[in-house]
Amino acid sequence: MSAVALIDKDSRTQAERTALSDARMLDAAVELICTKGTIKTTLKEVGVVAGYSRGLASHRFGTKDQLFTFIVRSVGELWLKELNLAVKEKVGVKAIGAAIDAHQAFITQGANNIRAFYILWFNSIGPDQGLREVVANIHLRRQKDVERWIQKGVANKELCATIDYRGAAQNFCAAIIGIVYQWLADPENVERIRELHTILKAQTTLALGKTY
Amino acid sequence: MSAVALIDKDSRTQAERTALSDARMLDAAVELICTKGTIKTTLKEVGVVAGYSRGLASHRFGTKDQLFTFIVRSVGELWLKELNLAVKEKVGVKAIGAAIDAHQAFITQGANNIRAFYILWFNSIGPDQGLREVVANIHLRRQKDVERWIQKGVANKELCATIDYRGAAQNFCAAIIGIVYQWLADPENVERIRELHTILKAQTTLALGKTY
DNA sequence: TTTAATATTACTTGTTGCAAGCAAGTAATT
DNA sequence: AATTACTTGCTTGCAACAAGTAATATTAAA
Repeated sequence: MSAVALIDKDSRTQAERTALSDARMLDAAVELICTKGTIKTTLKEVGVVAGYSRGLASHRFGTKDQLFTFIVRSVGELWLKELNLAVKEKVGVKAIGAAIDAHQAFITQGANNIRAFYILWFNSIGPDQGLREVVANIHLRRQKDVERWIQKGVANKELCATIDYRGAAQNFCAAIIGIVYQWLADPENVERIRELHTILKAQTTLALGKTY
Repeated sequence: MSAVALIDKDSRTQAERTALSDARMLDAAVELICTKGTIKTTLKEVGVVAGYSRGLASHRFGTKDQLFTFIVRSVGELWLKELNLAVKEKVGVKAIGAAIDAHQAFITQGANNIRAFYILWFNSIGPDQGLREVVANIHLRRQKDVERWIQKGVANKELCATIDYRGAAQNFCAAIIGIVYQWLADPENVERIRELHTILKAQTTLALGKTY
């Protein structure tokens, strides 16, 4: 689970040193965000909890915002990859179905980094952070992915050509965000989350005019 | 628009004094949240921008979190009232349709306090704030409202009795949050927001098994 | 090849500035 | 005179940056 999985040894290359401290600080930050929230998470504590000095997180990432950006980037990339793996060559309704299943599995598995990822996601809303830009970007990539799946379904003659694929994708991504919100607001209720995913699948299937 | 709409006079009751400073600070806070974001909004500046000393906001609200709670409470109550006004005696699908229309109008009218309200809403996610509790409460009240509308529609024989009203309400509220997210992420695209509301209306109508 | 000197990169410690939060004060209303 | 509204002074703690120390890399002579 943890990104820190290097065997002990008494000398490392510089690259290994930074990779290790990066990973340790990422772990520490995720932990702190999940337990104390973004506001009470301090760069100082991230460094110390990771086993370094109070100043390292500050030195490495510059600002809190940039640390958060680093986390969202890391977890975000991971997630987009896993998603593509789940969807593979599927298109149209099947692609979306697979994506929904993957998303459900992803969030209900309860890993801290995913929780931290989405906490940061929601916290990024607002005019200040540079984080906002990164999240907006991931959000957009998601939408484009969904658009592509639908378009390919159309090319495949599987879906009707008159579909508003952009609108459908936007609606789908909005729905996902809504579900994630419900999950963060009440993480215990796994059954509800599963249901919301199921409903979304049914609705999307219906909207695309094909039973799955 | 602004909550500050009192005529000048050179003496006020204590109640008026606090009401005025509260209103002015609320305005200032909303302004600051919309322009600088929650992180860079300082209690100090809220007081100063409102025309008072650097310490007043701190003194009145105690902490930043409590100031934010105050804002969410104020705007939240306002919104729930407006919603009930829009829905009135309607039940079932008509109630939900009216609520969606009201929500669309509410957010697309572009008032700063609504924007700040939802920025705070999303920022409340995470383990730290006391704000979280307040938002969760409003979210729940929304859901209960929707549940009631559906239940009354059932009592009315307008809707089928087998409906999972709780699931439907949860799904509806999740969808609203998703739409709000899209709006905050890209506020310019009013047309998209309108569309998302329209789609949601169609989907909910469909899910409740009745054409509007 | 070893190894010693130098350069580069990783990390730590010292310092400044600023806001939160609280206490003790002053000014306004009752 | 007493209460309530607001201000000013002060402490603490973090962010952010600068200047330091410690680790790894590079090189060059033996």
